[in-house]
Amino acid sequence: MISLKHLKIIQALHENSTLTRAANVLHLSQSALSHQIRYLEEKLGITLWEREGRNLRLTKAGELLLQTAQQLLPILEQTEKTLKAYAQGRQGILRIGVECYPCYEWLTKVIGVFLQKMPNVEVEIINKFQFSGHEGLLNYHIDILITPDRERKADIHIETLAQYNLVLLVANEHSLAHKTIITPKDLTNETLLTFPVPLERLDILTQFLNPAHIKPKHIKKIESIELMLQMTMLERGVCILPEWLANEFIKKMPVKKIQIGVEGLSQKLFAILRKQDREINYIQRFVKISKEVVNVP
Amino acid sequence: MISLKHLKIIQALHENSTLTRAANVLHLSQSALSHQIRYLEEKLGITLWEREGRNLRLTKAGELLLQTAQQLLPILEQTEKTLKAYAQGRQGILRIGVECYPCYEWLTKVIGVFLQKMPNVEVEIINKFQFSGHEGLLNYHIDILITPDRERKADIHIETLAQYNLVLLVANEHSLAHKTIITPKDLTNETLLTFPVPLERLDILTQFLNPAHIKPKHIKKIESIELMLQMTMLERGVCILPEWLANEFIKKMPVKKIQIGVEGLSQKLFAILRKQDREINYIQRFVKISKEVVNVP
DNA sequence: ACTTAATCATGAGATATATTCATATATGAT
DNA sequence: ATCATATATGAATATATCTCATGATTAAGT
Repeated sequence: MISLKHLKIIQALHENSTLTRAANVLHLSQSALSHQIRYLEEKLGITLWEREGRNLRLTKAGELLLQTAQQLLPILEQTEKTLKAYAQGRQGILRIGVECYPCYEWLTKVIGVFLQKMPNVEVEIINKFQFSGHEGLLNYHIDILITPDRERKADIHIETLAQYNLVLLVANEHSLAHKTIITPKDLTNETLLTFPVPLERLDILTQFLNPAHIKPKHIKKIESIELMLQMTMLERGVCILPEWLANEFIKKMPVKKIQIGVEGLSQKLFAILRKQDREINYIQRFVKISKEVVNVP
Repeated sequence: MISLKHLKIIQALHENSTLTRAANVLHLSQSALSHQIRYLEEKLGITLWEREGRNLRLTKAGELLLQTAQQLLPILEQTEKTLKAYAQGRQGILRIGVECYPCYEWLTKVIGVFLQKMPNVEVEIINKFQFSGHEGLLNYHIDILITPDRERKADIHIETLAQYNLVLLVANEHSLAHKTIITPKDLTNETLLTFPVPLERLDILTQFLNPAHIKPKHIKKIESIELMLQMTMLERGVCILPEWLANEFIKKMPVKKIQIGVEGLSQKLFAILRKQDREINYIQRFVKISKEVVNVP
């Protein structure tokens, strides 16, 4: 009766608003979708969409079906991907979600070694989430989440992957450049360049500046790390990076790293996974390899 | 590519061992199934079954698909049932799992009032579980579990429905009949009639006899509550029942209830549900009505 | 009010997919 | 070797699904 095709249609219709657009996305004719939803409504004996002018709006029953679709389709998709990976002689497919910019940089450093050591596992990296990374994990959109946020929730398993210091990067000519350690006060008149994430997720604020009740003059959000470094170099601001990442830029650009506070500002990266996946061979190996490879000073 | 039909086939095949029998269950010809699994294997480019003589055995890939089927099909089935209920003008369908004999008796007492007060909700009662009731809940085989076991797990919500004393029932002529309170020692030479559940789930043992390091002479498992009462009456043993249930039998049979221990032996019944279902109107009403109706002394 | 562009709906015919029937092939037990 | 019981397969049939062409409805612009 209800088939996966119907679930896909209801989902596509929800995401694309109109039958016509949904049909395009699904590579079908508008007519086909129209027939299908009519068939489904007829079979179920219930209206799933209210016709509102030239729009369709889901009824309560339709919402239920949509919810089911959103629950089932990602699971099936993962299974299909894994089977496809099997078919190619691989062990499976590992979808890694990254939830922060350093995570992404870190992953690019690890991934080479990883792919080499595990040629039998296909890897997919996902950094856009419909909701949160944690939701994505539980809804089977990803299998592993790399994040600095240690979420203690049920049915998930947490592994610590790395711990390192965050450092301040400034241009060599910058007035702070002679310092070896900065205090919160030093940043009062600085423009802080950050990645575009909510402020409460910036450790430099929550762990360092906020406790001292100090705000930087400006906080400027920048998408790309290269651009951020350019602006730092040109003294348009200062930025905070993991030390291992900072070390690379110091080599090739006129910038200097400075320790943050007397104790340093440390950050951890965690790998979060579904508890039931702990036993999966390639997931265990991913965690193991990750810990070994990332030997960040 | 993979369709629900395939998932149903793989599941039926697993449950019925042979293609032929699975085909019967699905009301299809053996040929149809054979074609379908061939098609699926061809499309996926991977063997799902090993042909072992005249049996089929799932490969690792097949196991994965089976697992997916077992995860998805119950969810879809529940959605279909709910939609069907909607179609009949009902609010939904509520599948109640009962995990103990008193639970079942209790439910039969409540269900009348419940159906009357909620004519718009269809009810289904399930007392056989593939695994545990808790699993059944998380796998969408049931929506509410009635149980005396308070399981504190993630993503489930617990409501206390009732609290009452367990009492000992003996024949009027029984040597213990004159007592108002029994001690563990009193049961040393008795045959204890119980429902067929694992011993560790019997409160009379775990809460009363075990702590005193006393065992009854025999423990005899009996399926039906009527038979249990018959045997009690004929002095073939004694049994433990909820007081509210015992009260009914006392009225019509020559049996007597006796308090267990100085403090009495109390038991609670809980309703367990998935957290995300808490808001559903008819589930809230079920819990509310249950608490009101069951006014067990 | 008329026009236009965009939407969904529908019927008929074409295509694709699934099922059955009849039969072949393979296996294990006796 | 024979028989009972499996699965596999090819061809014919039945069913389901899609597209095409077109109609009907609606919202917005003139």
